[in-house]
Amino acid sequence: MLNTFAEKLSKHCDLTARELDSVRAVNIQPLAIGAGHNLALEGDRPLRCILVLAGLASTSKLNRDGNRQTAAFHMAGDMPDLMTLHLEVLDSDIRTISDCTVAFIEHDLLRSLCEKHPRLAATLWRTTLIDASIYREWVVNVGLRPALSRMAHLLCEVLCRMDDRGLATEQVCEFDITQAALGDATGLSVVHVNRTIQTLRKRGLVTFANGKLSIPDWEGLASLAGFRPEYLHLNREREPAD
Amino acid sequence: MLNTFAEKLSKHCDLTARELDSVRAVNIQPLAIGAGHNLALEGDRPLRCILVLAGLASTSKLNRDGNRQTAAFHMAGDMPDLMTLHLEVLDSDIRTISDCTVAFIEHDLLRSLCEKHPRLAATLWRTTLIDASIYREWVVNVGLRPALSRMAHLLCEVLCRMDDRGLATEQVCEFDITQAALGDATGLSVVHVNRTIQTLRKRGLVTFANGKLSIPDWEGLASLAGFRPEYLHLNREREPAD
DNA sequence: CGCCTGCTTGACCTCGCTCAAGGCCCGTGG
DNA sequence: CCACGGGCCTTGAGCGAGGTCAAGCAGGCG
Repeated sequence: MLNTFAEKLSKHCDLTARELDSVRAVNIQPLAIGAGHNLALEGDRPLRCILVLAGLASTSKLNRDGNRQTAAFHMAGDMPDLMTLHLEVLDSDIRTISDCTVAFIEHDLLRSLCEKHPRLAATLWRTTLIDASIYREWVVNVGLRPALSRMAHLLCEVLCRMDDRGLATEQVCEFDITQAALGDATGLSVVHVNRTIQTLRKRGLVTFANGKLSIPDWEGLASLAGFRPEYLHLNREREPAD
Repeated sequence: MLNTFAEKLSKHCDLTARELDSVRAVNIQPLAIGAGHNLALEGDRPLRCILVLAGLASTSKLNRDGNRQTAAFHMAGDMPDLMTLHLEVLDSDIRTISDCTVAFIEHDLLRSLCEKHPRLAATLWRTTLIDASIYREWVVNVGLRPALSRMAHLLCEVLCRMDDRGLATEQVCEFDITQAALGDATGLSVVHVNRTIQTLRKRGLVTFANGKLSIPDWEGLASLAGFRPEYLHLNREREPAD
């Protein structure tokens, strides 16, 4: 688990031995945080970045009238507020969805790593560009797709990304989330999330209970969702193993 | 107009004389392109980046069934596909909305600028982070806000960004867009876009005709929209002059 | 045991979509 | 000069996806 940072980076480009050493040398203090806690809040001016080591976190915003919209999920290896390296003020809340283990990396440290190793800086830049690509797809998801495909698309993305991180096996992955939180991510009401998931279940496309997501009919779900994984910019356009 | 690139960058950080010279030296060939044309398509592997010099462009995706969802607008000074510098395959369409003037800057050139001037690289990185922040807000916009506030929010953002670029005066700016394109950006049908805008007009919040957007009651519109400009990460949190 | 959180179900309602038609403006060609 | 056609905007009528409200249920924990 301690190597997640180095592992993630090396996924995105072939780091040299020197670069790898520099990254591995980063001192990481794992910290356990329960579900539903804030890791950072809109308006904060962080001096360090969050690195998710385990569990599920989210980027979201709260409305005047108390409604929340989630814009992204974060899993092991993600740095949800890496943008604060260059944007002083955080514009969203970063929250845990399930129980999480996280670590903090000081901006100063990241900046000096970036200076010393330009290719590493480019790699970090690239990860933020992939995040942006995912945001774009989420705009499409909530703007264009009806509830059923929307939920299907979300689940496809989750399994695909988990699989890429080695967090999925045989179309199954940990996905410990309440239906209310799924509502925040899809822009649907809890009631409708419930009915939507039931429909997906009845059609034999997903099973989803006890914090485990399973997609027995990947083709069916992906086709219903109109899911095309290119926007995830995974190195190999691998679909979850079958 | 030829200086737009340098101007944009210098907005984001104080470039040194040497850096400014390097950027100014970039050879830019302005190119006029009519409204509704593709500048780049999903799946492309561009070797150069687009720089918008004038007009309005968009990032959008097309559905299986021919519906389009726009995820961002781009105005003079923006580089809509800067992400292709680090992401090989383009994941969205880049299109002109109004008549545009654009230029192309080779990846090679940008990369060598970034190598020579790390602070310039950081500045470009920062602009992509702001784009990402805007995508996040758009997820909130289409996911959470009802039609009227949604449209209001979009118009607030446009005027605010235009103003930041010096493209607005007295709550008025060029915004040459069809109601159909507004529908693509908001996830609303053309018919409902029309009714929504009429309501905004009747309430005296906006006037919007002949490609000109005017917001006579900024406070009213911003409050209806729940618009808070922090997510735009403008240097000075200036609101359109009053 | 009782409460709290999260899931489920039913009934009703409404915001925004679809379909359809008409109007306005402008460019093109007879 | 007028006729025609094509974008684009506008308006009306009807409908449906998804929201709200309300109640009940199941499991975990103090």
